Amino acid sequence: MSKAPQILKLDDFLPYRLSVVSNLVSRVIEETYMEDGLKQAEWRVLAVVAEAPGRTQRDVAARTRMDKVTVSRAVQALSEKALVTRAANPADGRSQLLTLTKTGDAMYQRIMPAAQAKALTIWDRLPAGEGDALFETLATVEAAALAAAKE
Amino acid sequence: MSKAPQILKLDDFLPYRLSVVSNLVSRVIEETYMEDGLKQAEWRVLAVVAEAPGRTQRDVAARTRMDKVTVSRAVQALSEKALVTRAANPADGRSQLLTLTKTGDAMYQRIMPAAQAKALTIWDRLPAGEGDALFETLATVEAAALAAAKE
DNA sequence: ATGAATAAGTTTCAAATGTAACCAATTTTC
DNA sequence: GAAAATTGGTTACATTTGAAACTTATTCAT
Repeated sequence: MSKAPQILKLDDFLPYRLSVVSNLVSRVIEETYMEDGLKQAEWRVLAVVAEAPGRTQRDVAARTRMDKVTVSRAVQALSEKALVTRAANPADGRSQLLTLTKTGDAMYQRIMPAAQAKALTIWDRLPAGEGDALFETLATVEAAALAAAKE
Repeated sequence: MSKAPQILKLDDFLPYRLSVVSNLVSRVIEETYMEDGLKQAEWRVLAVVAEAPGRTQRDVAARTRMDKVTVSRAVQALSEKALVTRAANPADGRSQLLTLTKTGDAMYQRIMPAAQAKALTIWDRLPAGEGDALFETLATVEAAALAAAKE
């Protein structure tokens, strides 16, 4: 005999709960890079390029699941702020290879630890192991959602 | 000499992972109510009012953590579509008591199970118990974030 | 090779969102 | 019990967002 409540409450609705908690956590941590005049999208591009310089916008979009328009605009903004540079891509004339400038890298080196520290103020309030478990579950859910999407 | 990656990768960054997975899951399930011409905010208001009729917009906003402007607009839309009604609040002349119309309730009764079914296509791909664990962890993270926010 | 189809990135436009200013009703305070 | 402060809700505005159209470069088929 399994539980079978016909109508769930909103609180038991997966996408709702994910969204609420995600927004909340974002808001707490955003201030870290907002102070430096970075928007969320810009911050993500910065981080991904820092991770692996030489990526194209296409790569960044795929990696972060951001829209390509969003990425385009973020790169433009970062470029204007002289935080990333775009070099011609010898392999493909349509795209450019992204790298951080010295300033960009410095900013990344400064912000990421700060954001991390802020994230830790949440992390530290979780029971031992729960944080790690969450990451694993999120990965599983991600895979499950991807599979469910294409069915 | 142990590896010491002072700088985390974006994938290990809690708000980022939450946001990516949350958006993904939302997108998969949204179509359920999008087909009925409901936006996310409207859908949430509908669900919360269905849960407990007689709530005010203030209540709904608090309950869902939505912005009060968002709630205001959603209620307006739902009201125009004749899915909710606003009755005068005897206790406070500024606010109104929200209830579902017959049509609104019918829509809720139809959509919620459908959305749930869609959510199940994800749920069913998770290892046993993992889904429940996720909900618990989300609650914990929520509390932790709230605590961290006001420190 | 050469034209058709596809892909990277940008631009445009319309819709969605949030912030701040605002109005009206309520509560507080003296 | 009136003025001040607060609160529920709406409006206006500025920003953000994504979808679709567009441009240029690349790949595919023949």
